[in-house]
Amino acid sequence: MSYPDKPTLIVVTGPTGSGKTDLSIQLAQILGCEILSADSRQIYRGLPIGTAAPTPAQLASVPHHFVGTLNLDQYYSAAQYESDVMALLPDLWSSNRYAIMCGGSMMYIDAVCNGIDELPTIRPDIRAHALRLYENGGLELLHSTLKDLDPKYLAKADPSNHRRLIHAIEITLQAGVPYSSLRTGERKPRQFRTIKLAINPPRTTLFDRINRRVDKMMESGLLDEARNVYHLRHLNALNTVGYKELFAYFDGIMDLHTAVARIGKNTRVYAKKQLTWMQRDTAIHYLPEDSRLDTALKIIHEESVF
RNA sequence: GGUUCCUUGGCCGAGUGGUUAGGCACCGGUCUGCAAAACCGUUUACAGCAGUUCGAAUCUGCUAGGGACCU
Repeated sequence: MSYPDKPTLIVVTGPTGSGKTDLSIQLAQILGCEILSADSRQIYRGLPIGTAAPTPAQLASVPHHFVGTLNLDQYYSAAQYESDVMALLPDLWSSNRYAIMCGGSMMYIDAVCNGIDELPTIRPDIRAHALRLYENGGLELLHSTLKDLDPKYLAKADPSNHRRLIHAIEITLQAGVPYSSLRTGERKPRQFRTIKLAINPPRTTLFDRINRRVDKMMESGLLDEARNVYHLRHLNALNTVGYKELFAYFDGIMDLHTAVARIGKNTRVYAKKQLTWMQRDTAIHYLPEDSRLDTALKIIHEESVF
């Protein structure tokens, strides 16, 4: 039995600065399909330069989704992304068997490809309470709190990662049952085919590109872009490479030269983290540097047969 | 020419006789709800040579490089 028209999600990923955007647009034009951005920061409005979002010309050349659609103060998450994408895909597939998901937010991609457990939305007061535990009692208090609320999670949690410990506490308080009992880790069945492609340039090439891209961003007006959102700097959406460093400059903590160098450094660190995440995914096809597009098309055709 | 100070790992930086300083980077890793977040692991030293000492990054001498002051 074959499904020649089985809906197919083509994932184009890779570390920041690897050229995902260009490749996905080329593919979309050839396949006549649309692009879903999988980028936790490009999805916000007002950050086009620092997040290297697709340019207006690129956006005009192929319909994009999830680029610049959120206000900076809007809460968003991988789970929300999953449900938004799942709601949109049938639409896209009604006119084309393909859709391209392009981005480097690996958890967002996994949430769509594998599914993510349903968790309750946290009430603000509960969130504030959990945060206060950490502020007042540090990791120790988080540990002792979790020992009562969810010892099972505590046993396998990263004991130094306050973010995740706080999260376990707030989920447990909100849900009334231990966080660990809600984490099934099960893959949700998907009715579509997934083809994962990744760009992985040699490390030195990538780091070079990143360094140059930072300079280009500065020439393109990143400083003004950052200044425009400076008043919102406390928002998580702005706990972002390219902005937090310039905020430090605005605050007089470091000079501009240092801030720009820091952006490059942090971008390289981010790229490495993405690579580490990618490495775990055995379903990814890596595209050779000299024939990205051709190889991508070849893989898409081969994988689309069954 | 004279006096004097300095020289620690890729970078910053503590340590003045006997424990791993530490930070950042690099390299590696974690990851089911803020993920461009948060967190973890590992590696690289004491400018060179000769001495003193049971033992020297730490004391002495010489050499090299750098700074300050004096003539």
